[in-house]
Amino acid sequence: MADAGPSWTKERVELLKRLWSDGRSASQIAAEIGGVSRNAVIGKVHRLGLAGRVLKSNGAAPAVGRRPRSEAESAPVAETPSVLAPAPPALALVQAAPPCTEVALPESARVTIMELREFMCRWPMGDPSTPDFRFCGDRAITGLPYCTHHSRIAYQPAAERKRDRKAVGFR
DNA sequence: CCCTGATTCGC
DNA sequence: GCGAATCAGG
Repeated sequence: MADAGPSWTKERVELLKRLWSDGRSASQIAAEIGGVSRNAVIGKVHRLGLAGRVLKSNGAAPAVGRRPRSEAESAPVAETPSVLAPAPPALALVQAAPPCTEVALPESARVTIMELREFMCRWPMGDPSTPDFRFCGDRAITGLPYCTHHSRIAYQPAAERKRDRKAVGFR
């Protein structure tokens, strides 16, 4: 009479309810309960009618998560290219790059778009149309797309920007 | 890339 | 009822 597996027993469901209402994420709950995946937790939460809890500031989607499984529902809607465009005020100037040596990049950090992470500086370096185009990749300020150095350049006051425009080098 | 929850559907 | 696969968004 071996148990067929730790299904959703009373205890597990109660623990699930407690952790979920406590604000724990599905993956955390799954790891804590053990034996279940995060999808299992979410699925159970929905079946229990606990979904749509009050969230504060997590990365959860509000209520738009449905996906058309049948082709009858899927419409030939043009997909958004989901382009990540830093488009800093300096991007236009990058194309009109000054005659500085292109290899004058700081060896501190240069990353490709795939290597870019959320905490990395998105300051463009080099020609975007060139394969050797990189981003700064240095430690970005939390909540900002740039590191401290490039944040100063990007968020200069208009007056100051005008004054130091030619002094700005794109390294 | 990481992460989050939402939904569908075969089992 | 269950949950992997998938989808949608941050």
